[in-house]
Amino acid sequence: VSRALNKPGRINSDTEAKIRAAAKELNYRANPMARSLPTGRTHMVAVIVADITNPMNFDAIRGAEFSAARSGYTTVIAESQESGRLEATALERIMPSVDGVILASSRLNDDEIAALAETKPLVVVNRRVDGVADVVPHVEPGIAAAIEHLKNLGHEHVAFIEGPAGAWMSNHRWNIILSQAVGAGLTVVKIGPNEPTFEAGRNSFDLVRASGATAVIAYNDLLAIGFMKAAQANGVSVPGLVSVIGFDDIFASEITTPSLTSIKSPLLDSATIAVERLLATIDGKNPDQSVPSSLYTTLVVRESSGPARKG
Amino acid sequence: VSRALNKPGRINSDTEAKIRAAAKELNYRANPMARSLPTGRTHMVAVIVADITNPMNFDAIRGAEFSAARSGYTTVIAESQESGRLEATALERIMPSVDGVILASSRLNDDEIAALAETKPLVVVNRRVDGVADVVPHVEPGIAAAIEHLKNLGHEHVAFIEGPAGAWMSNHRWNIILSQAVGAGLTVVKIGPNEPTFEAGRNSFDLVRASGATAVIAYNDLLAIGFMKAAQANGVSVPGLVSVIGFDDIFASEITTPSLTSIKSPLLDSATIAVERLLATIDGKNPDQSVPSSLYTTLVVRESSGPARKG
DNA sequence: CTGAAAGCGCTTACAG
DNA sequence: CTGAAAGCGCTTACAG
Repeated sequence: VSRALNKPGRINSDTEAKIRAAAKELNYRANPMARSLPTGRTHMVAVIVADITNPMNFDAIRGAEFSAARSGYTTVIAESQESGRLEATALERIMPSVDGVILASSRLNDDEIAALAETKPLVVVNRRVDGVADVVPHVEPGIAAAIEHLKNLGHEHVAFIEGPAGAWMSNHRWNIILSQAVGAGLTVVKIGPNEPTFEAGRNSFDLVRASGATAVIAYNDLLAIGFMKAAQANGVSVPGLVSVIGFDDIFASEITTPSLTSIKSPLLDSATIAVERLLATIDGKNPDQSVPSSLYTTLVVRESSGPARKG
Repeated sequence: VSRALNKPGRINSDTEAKIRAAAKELNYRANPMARSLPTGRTHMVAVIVADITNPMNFDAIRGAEFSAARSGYTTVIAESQESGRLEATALERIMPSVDGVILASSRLNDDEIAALAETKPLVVVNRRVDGVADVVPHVEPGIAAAIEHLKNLGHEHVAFIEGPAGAWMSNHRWNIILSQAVGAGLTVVKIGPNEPTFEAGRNSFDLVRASGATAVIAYNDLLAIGFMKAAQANGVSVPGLVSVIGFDDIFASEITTPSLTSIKSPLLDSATIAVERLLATIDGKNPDQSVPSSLYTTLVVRESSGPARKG
């Protein structure tokens, strides 16, 4: 029976047909738990994010879930609540139940991640860890466009509101902004670290103002929006006195006033590809490790960026 | 060994201690799949939402996840993408792996839900289905406050932008708005059905304007914000010409301009309680079915509601 | 092609 | 209190 249902063609087709008919009539469903005992496969993958409610993570969750479901895998999502300890606890609980894990926004350090990757197939998204599979979109194009945009608007001094101390992607973005801004003849400073939240963006206002920057790029849109709201609350008009650019292009960026210029990152595709590679690894294949050229950032210009105030 | 680890005190304590020490040293973890075969328990619960990325569902997901984790259960989240068919497919796949399910925002009809509930422990949140356990907060207090608020501001005609056709909660809110508005001497009309989205809110603008209402209450905040943005785009000032009130008090409501007045619903607590009841049912208990008095809605007044335009 | 059997890693009566 | 055994529902070599 097992052969009939699982290896179509491997047995007499009459027999197979009869078995299938009976199975259908009885509405038979294989018990996934029983199945996983002899095979060692659970057909589940874990997706770890720092915060389920942070729009930054939506597309990662969606892409992973979609991609997994398409292959018959079910996704379990765990949240680290921005805490490495909670993340470890959650992982401890979930690891034995899954065939592999996607780290979409992890608070673990590189060593912990590398150790985890020894245990089970694992791929990190938006981060690079030595010896661990990753999917990281090309961030240069979007940043280049943003820097050029600001330069064309007459800006000379820009501030980067960075993300959490441990966030690889925040550093990555900063490094590229730094080299491109300098290359374009702009001055640039980094302000932070900050939690990747609206509140933290608001709190960054004073330091950003103190820096004298006329344009800010934030590690993510929530930080950018928080900063923008603080600016408005302090009578500093956006983009009149300061231009603001975020990262990720979350939904909220469209509905703020002014709407937010943002560097959009292909999180959905990144997560989709990450899961595909994860499943390939689980199946014992050796997936391509290069970054698809389709994965690149783009600048979405809206109302929060404008000409630098003269003089 | 099994007894030593799982039924503390049931065996000689020396033996138990030795076994525990050895287990710790070997870093032993029971295989959850193997465990579930003889017991029939998977220690997983499913949470079904229509849309993971709709802020409406955040607190439901969080509350459920938190509550489940506290009891050692892992949560698997499935998304129906606003489609009953996809929801059925997802459920089909996940049902055999979980001990119970929370329906946080389901697109299934009552009969389908009742049938599902025959299969496994199930509790619905924010909806009432005959014969099925539910958790529905008291929606009257928040609506009463909203109606009074509008009446005090001089409004006489209000429109309700309703949610999806099948959404029990949308009807529930409408029924209460209807009776309370009429009770307060206001006229009230219902406009819809609409998807529970920003876009749908925007699209509702023409019909709402046609109705002549000077105040609108929307089924959720996204609809309210969409309507507000369409109003502004059409030169209709909020709250100058029309007041807008949403439901749920999502994060985005604070950052729009003007910020959105909203009727806050205790989704986090509702989901927490739902999971507690679900787990009790799984454990063969008969949980309390009454609605805790702590579960009630409240009005959060912000900038989108103001005096009715005179004359 | 197709039976019959062993085994996956646990739990839980059942004896002793 | 504690061995030894059966059984949970599958899959997969192994014979025939």
